[in-house]
Amino acid sequence: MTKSDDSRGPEGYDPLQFPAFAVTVDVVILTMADEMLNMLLVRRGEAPFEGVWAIPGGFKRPNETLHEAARRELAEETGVDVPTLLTQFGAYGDPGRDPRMNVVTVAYLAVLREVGAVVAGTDAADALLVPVADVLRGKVDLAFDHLQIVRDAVDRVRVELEVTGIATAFVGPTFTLAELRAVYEATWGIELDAANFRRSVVAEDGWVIPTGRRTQPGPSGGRPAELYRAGRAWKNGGPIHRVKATERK
Amino acid sequence: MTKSDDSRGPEGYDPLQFPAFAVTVDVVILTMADEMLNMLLVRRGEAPFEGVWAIPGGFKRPNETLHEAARRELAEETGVDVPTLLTQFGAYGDPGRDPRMNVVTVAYLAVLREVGAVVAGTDAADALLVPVADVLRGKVDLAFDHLQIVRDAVDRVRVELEVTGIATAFVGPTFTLAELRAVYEATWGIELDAANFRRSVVAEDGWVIPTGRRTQPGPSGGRPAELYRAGRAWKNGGPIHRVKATERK
DNA sequence: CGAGTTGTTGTCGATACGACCAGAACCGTG
DNA sequence: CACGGTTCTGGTCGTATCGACAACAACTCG
Repeated sequence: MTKSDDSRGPEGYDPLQFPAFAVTVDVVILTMADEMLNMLLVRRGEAPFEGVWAIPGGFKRPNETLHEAARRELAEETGVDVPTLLTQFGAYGDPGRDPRMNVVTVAYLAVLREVGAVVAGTDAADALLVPVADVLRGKVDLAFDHLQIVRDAVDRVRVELEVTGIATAFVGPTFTLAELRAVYEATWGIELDAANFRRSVVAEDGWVIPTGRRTQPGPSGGRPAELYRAGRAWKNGGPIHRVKATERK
Repeated sequence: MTKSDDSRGPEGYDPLQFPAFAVTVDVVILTMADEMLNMLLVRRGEAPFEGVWAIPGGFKRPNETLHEAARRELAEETGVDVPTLLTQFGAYGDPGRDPRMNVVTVAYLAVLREVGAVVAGTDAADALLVPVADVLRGKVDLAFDHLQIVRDAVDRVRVELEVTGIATAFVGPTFTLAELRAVYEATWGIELDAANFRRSVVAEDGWVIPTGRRTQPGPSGGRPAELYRAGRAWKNGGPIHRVKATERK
């Protein structure tokens, strides 16, 4: 708001005769699958862009907050009502981004542990779990300016991964360090030394908490890994920091 | 937008009968003054919150982008039309945040080199350059939810300072390393060793470029400092990184 | 010309971190 | 049961970084 008196806008502008906008909330839903960063898309059922893939979203209602609207849209789309993470990361309001009317959308980033069941429950033709890399590479056409929104979301999650405790949001309530490491590797597109990763993570007191239990090894054998659960979120940045481009030999 | 067909909202909802919102753009204008982080406030000239200090802002127009709206508001308020930095950092849409109507505001962060002249040009009663710390401490009452917006802006600038090349946006086109260091010290509320700071900054090739010229020392004497100008913005984060809480002895 | 002030260079020690190797714990199969 | 394959965990080592601090340089003012 904040209409200061010397910025009244067009001549004779009456603050109560404001230009009307539709406000929507779009949610980029990320999850790990096949060791890759994946995202959820839905097929639009109506014009414009009917039949085109898009990010889930919808109109904000007057009596709910933006965050509540995002949570509602997420729940309607996936059935998940307590996401492990839901962060606002941008607003988009270019004129003409929606051919019908003036729409400003507020974009949220959601991180889920599991969406497989969700997608299975929906009509397969209307929901799609696709690697983020494919979307960025343009293998899937998206409605509106959603490609830009996805790009911004990925940028955001990469930073968030370094600055906050977002990594544990991707894995289950109990997890191995290899799973956690895979989150970093997939998101940043790098490889991390398993031994060094372990040291960095367990060194930070309370970042991960050993449960004492261990996994049963996979079909290919190997030493069973210890199971951890997430500790309290980290204070000044996560324990793992990105490195420029140390190509392993 | 992105109205997916299974998230239609209220019963019998017609997508074209969307709930109408006013969309505004608010700009948190930051600058350095007296070795402190300062911000610009304006006094509201009309209800609600008439006479209360607030962040500059105003309605978005249908045919401009959000960024253009922010730039326009900034120019109307300060006369500066090419800010050294203007970044969107949040959207606020809680119901009731504006008692009159449903308003969603998109908040921008602007960094300027100089606002002294700007404030002097305005009616002193209507514009105020105040230390950010005072605002956060509650010494100035702000309209709407602007205190929260300011808090978020400060959080953002602190992160931005570490991740991007934002520091040079605070100083003039040519500056001494002491001035640049003061930006970090004021924003993070810490002290940095001048010698180490210099090394870190000049080590990064192209981060600052020596002009060969030097300042004339202040009234208290001292060796004159070299003058630098900003190089290209940095790729993977600025050269200076925050440290937990190393209280100097 | 000294005292005071500020900017620049030098050095040193601690720490963090990446690379790499060795061992431990499990699998399958012969 | 031995053995190779696989995965996880712990150890070592060298380097790069960075903070602390001392020394020196360049200037003003009295």
